[in-house]
Amino acid sequence: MDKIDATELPDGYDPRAFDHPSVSVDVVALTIRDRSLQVLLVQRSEKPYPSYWAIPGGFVPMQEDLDTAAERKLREKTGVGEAAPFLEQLYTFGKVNRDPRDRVITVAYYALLPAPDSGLPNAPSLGAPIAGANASDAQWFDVKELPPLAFDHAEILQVAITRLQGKLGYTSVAYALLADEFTLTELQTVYETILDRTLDKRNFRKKMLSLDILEATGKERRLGAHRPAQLFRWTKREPVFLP
Amino acid sequence: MDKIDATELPDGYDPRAFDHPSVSVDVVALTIRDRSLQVLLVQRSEKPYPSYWAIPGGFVPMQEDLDTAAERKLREKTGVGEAAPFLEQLYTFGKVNRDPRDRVITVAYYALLPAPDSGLPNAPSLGAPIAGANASDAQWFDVKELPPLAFDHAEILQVAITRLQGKLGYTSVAYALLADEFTLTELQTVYETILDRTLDKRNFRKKMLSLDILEATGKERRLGAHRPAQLFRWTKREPVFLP
DNA sequence: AAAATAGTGTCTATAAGACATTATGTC
DNA sequence: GACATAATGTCTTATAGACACTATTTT
Repeated sequence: MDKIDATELPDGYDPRAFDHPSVSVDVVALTIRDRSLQVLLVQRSEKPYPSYWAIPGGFVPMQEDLDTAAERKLREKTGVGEAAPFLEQLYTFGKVNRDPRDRVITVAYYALLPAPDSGLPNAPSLGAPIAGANASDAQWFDVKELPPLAFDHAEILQVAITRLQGKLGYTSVAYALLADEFTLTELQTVYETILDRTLDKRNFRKKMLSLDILEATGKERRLGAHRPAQLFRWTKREPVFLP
Repeated sequence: MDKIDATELPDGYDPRAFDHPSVSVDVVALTIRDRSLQVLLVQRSEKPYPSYWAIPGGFVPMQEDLDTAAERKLREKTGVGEAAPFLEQLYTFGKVNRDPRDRVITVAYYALLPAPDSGLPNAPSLGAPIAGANASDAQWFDVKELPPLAFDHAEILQVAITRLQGKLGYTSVAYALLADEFTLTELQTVYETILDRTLDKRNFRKKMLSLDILEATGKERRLGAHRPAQLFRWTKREPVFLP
């Protein structure tokens, strides 16, 4: 690119006239499986932090929007279907030395994915994680049993979890972690797993059903030697602010 | 900077090997004056958007943390004293064409400043806004009476206001918009101005005094031909989550 | 005493939380 | 009928909101 007239630039800087930081996006992909909150990590094959696990990410190309870059990364690493996943910007991490080699500012996103196929009817198909160029492996981890993470990725993950815990309280984000149809017990499990505490079943159901965000499908799920559960769906498949 | 070995870089990119975006910080500085929420804007003297008003900002130098860059910008533009101002990251705006010349990703922050000197005792001294290199003027504007803004700055400002409105509901951020000592009426004015609606005086006081975030100083403020008001201070000068 | 702002209490409605038993299906 | 999960209601306490008058100071 040609150097351009510095006087045309805001506040007297010519962004091409001197070195400036690189920008990456990192995507914290979360899902719930087996009553645990799981995060998708990739194992690094290169320095720095070789063999460490890391949140998947990559540099932002000149001609790609931030949001688009994050969504592309997410799709590259997960077999997430064509439906629009829940993907939201989290925070931008920009300490000078967060990458030991170079100045890299990373815009972190977090994604919520429905629980991968558990053999249940209605379970969404979430493909296996996909290792990439400089990642030798990709794998889901219980956030309570993490390996050491590269860079400041432990901090990024913690911010994502805290954000999710907060949002659960005043929005219907939980929709993104469930299949289209689900039982109230499954919904309660989502809340309990993320908040890391048990909830009273009667109060939970009373509350959820009073909010006009769920509707019964009329169908039920029969699984074992016990009473079948009603299946519900969301009235809106998008996050909604709750009263 | 020397080109470095691409294999040392995450996910196979060498950030120096190709053009990449510039990064700026923009700081939405807000204060309350005369029952209006005011934002600090600078008038551009250069293209693009010459003579348009804009949120103050600048490029992030290689050797400066994001937070530090934002705080420096804030101090450059305002006469904010040595005390730590409320300054928090807001959101990162990264659409490819948000700057017509070049790819600029901006990390937006918002700052809350105590009301500038109104002649009252205890009023903090907030110096006059300071125009900078490529800004011919700097001025506080009522957010309800804005001139056309450069770039996507109207959107950035709207995100800041929405964030502030939300935070007011579940934290004690209001502390940052008042002097050390203040009356309950002043505090109520902060809430009413930001939320853009009136609140019931009795309910407001009852709520605030029940939260254990305020303490009476014992002093009072006498201003006109009417009963003087008690002065309060915050028990903690930092944002606190409310029940 | 007029003017102006500070300061106060009750009642109602709604929401949150504690708590235990019955219902319905499979095997 | 044994087993396993689904489903349900009451009471208590805390919170939010509507609502109007008295208190204190200066001029």
